[in-house]
Amino acid sequence: MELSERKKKILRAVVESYIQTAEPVGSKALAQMAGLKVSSATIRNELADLTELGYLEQPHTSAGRVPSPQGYRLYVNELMEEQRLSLEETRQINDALHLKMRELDKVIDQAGRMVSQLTNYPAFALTEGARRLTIRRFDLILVDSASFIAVVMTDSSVVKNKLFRLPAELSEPQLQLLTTLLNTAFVGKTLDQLTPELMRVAEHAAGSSYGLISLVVSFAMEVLDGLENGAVYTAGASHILDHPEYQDVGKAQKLMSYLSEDRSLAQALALPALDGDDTKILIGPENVAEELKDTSVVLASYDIGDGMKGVIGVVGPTRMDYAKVAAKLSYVADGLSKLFGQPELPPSAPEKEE
Amino acid sequence: MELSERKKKILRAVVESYIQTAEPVGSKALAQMAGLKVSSATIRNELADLTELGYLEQPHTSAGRVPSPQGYRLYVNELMEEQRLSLEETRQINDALHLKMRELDKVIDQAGRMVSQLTNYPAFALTEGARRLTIRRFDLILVDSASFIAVVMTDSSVVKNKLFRLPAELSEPQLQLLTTLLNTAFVGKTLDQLTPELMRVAEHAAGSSYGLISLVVSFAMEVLDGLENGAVYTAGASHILDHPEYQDVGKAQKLMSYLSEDRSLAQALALPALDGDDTKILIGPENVAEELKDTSVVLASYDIGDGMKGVIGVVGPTRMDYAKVAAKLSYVADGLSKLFGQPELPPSAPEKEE
DNA sequence: TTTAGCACTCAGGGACAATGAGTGCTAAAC
DNA sequence: GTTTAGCACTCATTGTCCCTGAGTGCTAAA
Repeated sequence: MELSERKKKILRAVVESYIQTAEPVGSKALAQMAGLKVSSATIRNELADLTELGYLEQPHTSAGRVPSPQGYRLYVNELMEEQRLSLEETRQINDALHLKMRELDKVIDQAGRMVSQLTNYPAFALTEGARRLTIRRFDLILVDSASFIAVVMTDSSVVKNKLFRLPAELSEPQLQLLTTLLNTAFVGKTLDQLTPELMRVAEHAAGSSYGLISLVVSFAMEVLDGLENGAVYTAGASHILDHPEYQDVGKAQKLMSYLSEDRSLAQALALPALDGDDTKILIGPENVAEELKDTSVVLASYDIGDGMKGVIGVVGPTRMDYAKVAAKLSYVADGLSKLFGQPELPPSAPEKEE
Repeated sequence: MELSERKKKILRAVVESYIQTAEPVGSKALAQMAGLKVSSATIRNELADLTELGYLEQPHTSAGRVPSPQGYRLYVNELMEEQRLSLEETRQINDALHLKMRELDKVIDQAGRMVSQLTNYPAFALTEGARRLTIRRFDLILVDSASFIAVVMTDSSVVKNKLFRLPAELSEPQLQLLTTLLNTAFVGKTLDQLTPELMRVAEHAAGSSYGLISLVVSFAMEVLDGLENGAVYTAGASHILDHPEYQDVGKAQKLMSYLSEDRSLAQALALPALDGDDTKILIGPENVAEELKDTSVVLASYDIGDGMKGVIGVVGPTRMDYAKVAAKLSYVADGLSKLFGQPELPPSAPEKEE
């Protein structure tokens, strides 16, 4: 059954007032506020209906009304107006995105922090675990006679390096040999294919190289493993305490410690994020995770390139300014997608310092 | 004036009881507890003395005693027994340290998290900003015709890389040329010496290379800059809420938001950390930062190599189990020092999977 | 269908007394 | 001189009672 226009108007007023004040809304306040020219008594009747239909709740008999999850859902689906970001805000976001070193994890971490700061809610950023990644290339760079850097590159152009120090001399030709060996034997392989046997064979072919092959390949495996499991960055957990629903330390603590366990968050959110379109809002009990049953989560997904995806989002009380948060998140997500897709800089304009 | 043996014994009992229970300690409880065969009345007299001398405080007339910062100080300096870690604990720490990729910042971040988990207090790990770092070497690795990886290595064997995508073709010889150019012109230079002029000159020598030199050098500058400023990693801020002194949400929030501003923490702690020996304990008002006046900080420093140093520490209420925390911290710090000093693995024992 | 009026409910807050842990002091005992 | 028992005193904490006021639901008139 469709709600009457007036009921919708009232529901919207309740939600928006409650979002602002965190106080139950009474009929009298609504009568003045909402652009309706009816008395508080009329509103009371409507409120009673809305409560019966499950859109509103009453903390106790003599209190005003508070939106139920179902009420928020209706608000988000139909009543909410899209929020535009101010120029100031978009500028701030753009600046922040372009600032730092463009290393995959750094950028994503950074984006999470930014979102948290922007919205005043705890935020997280995660990369979907990519499946079946392979190694694309090895490079070994001699540093001095007893150490070298291994650079490993995988699909999605992820590059990682590590410095190896050895208790023995190492010559440039030896390193060359190792490099070609690594590249012929291990490039294009997935994580499972990097078996101990394969490593032993290669090791043997390389002659007495102090088990260097194993070392470097183990490192490569770590890298692949890390990427396949996805990464989770959380930021701004302390913002929880900003909001009156978490004045109760016990509650706050529960949520916080949930947020700081990376694994759980990733799992809880992987599913809803996968299908959805651009942004997604999960209200209270719509969350799968028990710990999030009375919080809301807003998600936006972005493209990393090569088919990899990521998600950024915020967590907060169900009383959340969904319109604003969703707008900000989706703007940041778009920014990230562009950032990862884009070449370094236009060739025509070499940089000038000022 | 030196305290009598008995007074010390009583003070110690008060501190240790209070550390455990967070409740003011009364004379009766002490009479039973401390290995003293005197009545509660005697203890009361002693308590009165200790209070007068400033080692104890009374929240209100009809309450027990609580150690003052000065009392904690005496306890830490003279009364505290060194705590030994259990085998289990040392194993846990060692495992964790050796687990992950050995990238400078990853390890340090990881160490911070571990400490926080180990002690149940918020922890931080920071690297002292190294002065006058120089670039030791550049390498450029071609990925495909329109992208390459730049690997920059600095003093202290820090290695960073970044992927550059270009909207134009690039050949292996071109890249070779660039590499030698970068290495001849910029190696051994400090951050200040990487001036725009120098970049322009080099750019010119390279011919029309799309401003690639600037790009790569800018990246190198970012790296140097990052290292010189030092980095701060905080972890486990949510542990604050575990402790009864932060049941007051306002207090908890203040401390938390202080902890999440990286800069301030680094500054507040840089000074005391610089001189000190191995571990250092700052009790309540001994902290310089206003926000930390009623918290304590325990610090331990470690060597990164090449003269660079770092600090790990925890923050908590003045009622903190100093003995345990100090022991754990110093163990982890030692572990880190060893880790950074050590070669990759003994040459005789190539790794085996199991 | 809307509105005015009225009785009813109930959380929040202030006043007040009871409780009890812990103190300081004094005077006796060692 | 030190230790101890005894006792009056202090004061945070807890629970009870009551009042207040915001907000409701219902009824009857407009």
